[in-house]
Amino acid sequence: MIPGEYLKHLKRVGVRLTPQRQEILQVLWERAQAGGQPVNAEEVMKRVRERYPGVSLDTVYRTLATFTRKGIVNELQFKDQSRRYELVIQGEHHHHLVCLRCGFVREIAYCPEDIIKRVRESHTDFKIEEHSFTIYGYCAECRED
Amino acid sequence: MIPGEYLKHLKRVGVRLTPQRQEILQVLWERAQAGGQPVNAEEVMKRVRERYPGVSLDTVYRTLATFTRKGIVNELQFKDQSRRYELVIQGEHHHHLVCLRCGFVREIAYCPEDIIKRVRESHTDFKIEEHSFTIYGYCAECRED
DNA sequence: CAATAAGATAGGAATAATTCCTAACTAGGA
DNA sequence: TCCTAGTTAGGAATTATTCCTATCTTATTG
Repeated sequence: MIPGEYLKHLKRVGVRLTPQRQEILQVLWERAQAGGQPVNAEEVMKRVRERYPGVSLDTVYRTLATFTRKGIVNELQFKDQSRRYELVIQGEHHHHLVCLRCGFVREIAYCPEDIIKRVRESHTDFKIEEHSFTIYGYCAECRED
Repeated sequence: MIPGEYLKHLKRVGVRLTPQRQEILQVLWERAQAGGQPVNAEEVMKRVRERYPGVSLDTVYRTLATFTRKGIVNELQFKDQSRRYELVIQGEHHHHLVCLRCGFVREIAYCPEDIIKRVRESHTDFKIEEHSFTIYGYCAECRED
């Protein structure tokens, strides 16, 4: 079951709780529980359709965008051109290690906060909103050597 | 004129110097001189066609990919979905500050090398190849307040 | 300096990812 | 229960990139 905190939050920020949205949230939550591998819209749609066969890809994209704006989902953009999404775990923050061959993602606990702080101080005319830090390479299964 | 170092390098690594490639390189070079704002393939094609009207978009993409593989071009992927490219300046390394509204890019001299080092040491099974670090926000012209 | 083979090109078709459009539906407040 | 602003399905449209293939060219070799 989806933790009520997410539903409560969505309610609070004025997002209607349709069955589609709840199921998408459920899928993201299960993903997070199962290791946190980010998902793309296509995969979310497949999972959601297991229970709501009619759900359209457009709805998935719209919902993921809404969730991202409301701060409960992170939209990730790696070099492979497709967007992936992950549920935001309350107050948690991390970055990613991505395999260039198989696309597998691992989380990195570190964040270059010091640099962001320095940039904020040196570029006062720029209003920083977010940042992304990703390390690419080859995982144990994909590296050749 | 394109600095010979690039041509020499391409020659050395076995890349044929066709007129198209030289013109694409020229366009990237002029861009770097004019402030270093990264370009997408479409823009490169437009510039190249001013002198070589027949050049196809496919050639531009292929050439940019080749240059990237050979290390003289950086392929950037921001949140706006389109790839942008910039000429690599000998031994120089930087990251980016990107406006979420107008897309304007500024360079950041700092790099989270310490974190990369730590990740390299803690994830020895992962072979690190590259990394990207981007800060998003609103530039002076696009911020509201 | 000409022959030639490996590699490159143009142009258009194909693919992939995402967004738009619109008529029909529904959550949730009154 | 009613009503309306917000949401949805489904398919069309758009955008970015890659593929295909017949033709051409670079750069090596004789």
